[in-house]
Amino acid sequence: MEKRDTLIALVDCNSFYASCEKLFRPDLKNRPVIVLSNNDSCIVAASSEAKKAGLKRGLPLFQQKQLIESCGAAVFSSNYTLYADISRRVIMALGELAPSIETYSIDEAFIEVPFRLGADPHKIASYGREVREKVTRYTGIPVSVGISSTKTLAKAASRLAKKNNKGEMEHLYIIDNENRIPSLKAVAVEDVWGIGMRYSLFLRERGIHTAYAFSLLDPWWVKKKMTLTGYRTLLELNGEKQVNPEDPSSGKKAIISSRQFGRPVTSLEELLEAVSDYATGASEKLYRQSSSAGAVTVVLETDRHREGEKYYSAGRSFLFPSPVSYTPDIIKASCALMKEIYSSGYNYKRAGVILTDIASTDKMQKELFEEINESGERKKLQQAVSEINFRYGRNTLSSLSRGTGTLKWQMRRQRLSPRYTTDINDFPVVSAG
DNA sequence: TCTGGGGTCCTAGGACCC
DNA sequence: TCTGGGGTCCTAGGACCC
Repeated sequence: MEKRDTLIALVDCNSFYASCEKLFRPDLKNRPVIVLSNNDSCIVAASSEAKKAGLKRGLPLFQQKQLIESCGAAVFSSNYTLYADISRRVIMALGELAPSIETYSIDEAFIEVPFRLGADPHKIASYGREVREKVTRYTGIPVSVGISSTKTLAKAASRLAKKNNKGEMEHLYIIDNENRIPSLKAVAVEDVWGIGMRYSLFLRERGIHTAYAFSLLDPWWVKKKMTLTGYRTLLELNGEKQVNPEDPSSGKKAIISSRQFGRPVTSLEELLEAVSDYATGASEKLYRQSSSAGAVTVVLETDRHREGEKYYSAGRSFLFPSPVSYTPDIIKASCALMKEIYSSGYNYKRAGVILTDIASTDKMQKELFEEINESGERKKLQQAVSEINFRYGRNTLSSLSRGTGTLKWQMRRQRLSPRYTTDINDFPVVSAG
């Protein structure tokens, strides 16, 4: 058996959100399907039929009304509860196929190709097919598989895999030493993982149009112009591993809760309601990962796309004397920050709460002179509220500062699909006989 | 009318210290 | 008149990802 380094496969769900919606709606099988961002404002996922019709990720909904109608696309608001559940099933299916998995995002995972396959291209290709077929069989979600020696090359391979839509190599692509150069010539520089819009414009201005041309640049020049990140990308394209696997035990370093409002908001009262709501959401996330936050930041901005109106954006942070996880503390600090950055006379479009300096609560230092009793009571209350909200739905119990009336600023989600898999009231009903 | 939300990493530059 | 330099820590902002 020929010796080789570990090979990495990137498994990428095709049009993930759209595929999830199709899963429970067989009538949509060959129809264009699109999924919208929060507030139903722009397209975040499009099925292959929708892409063919010209509907792309990132386009604002209001500009696509005609096209949507003419191609008969089904339109959904995003249903993250559903997608998160399907994602978990995909990861479980991969668990049976790979020695190690790194979940990269809701719809992608890097897996290690089993070492026993050696370097035999036929065996590796047949493993790729097995992964693709099993995931689809277990979950109903179609995936693409890209295999190579580094993560950046595996990403490039998966991009090429999406273009293969026939035969044995359907939705599968392997980059090895033999085909690396022609493969990278077929990948546009802006499609390289780690090279975004700014840098691809910069590179194209200098005559660099493909991943291959980029891979030939002087690494030190790239480091100077594109920071360490660009340098690592270059080395990865040349087959040198630079991007290390994440430590799976580490939790999030920041928790962000922010949203655009359903309509412009001007009053401080409504902003305080919104910020309390976001602070509650962020605190619950913090609680679920058993962590505490050392600081909270509140941000506020007007609509940057609105012509003829002055753009205003502000943010301010508060460092807690010692890390906190107690929701009311976080709400209180967030509201105080909002009062500081609020300026009247603007139409606000968005606000957010960001928790940072996050550390595991068990390892946390006890605050000096902390009153143990009070801390115990607080902990019990927090736990009870969190459990009730988990069981009976978000906001069953919540802080009064969130407001109890109709929350007029809340985002629009008018085309939400049912929670097929996570809410018993929404389970699909099957009749027999 | 109408352009998402949630993350990570890197760097420059200021503050502060000796 | 002369007006250091190196180290560390922190933060804001930029770039990227899905």
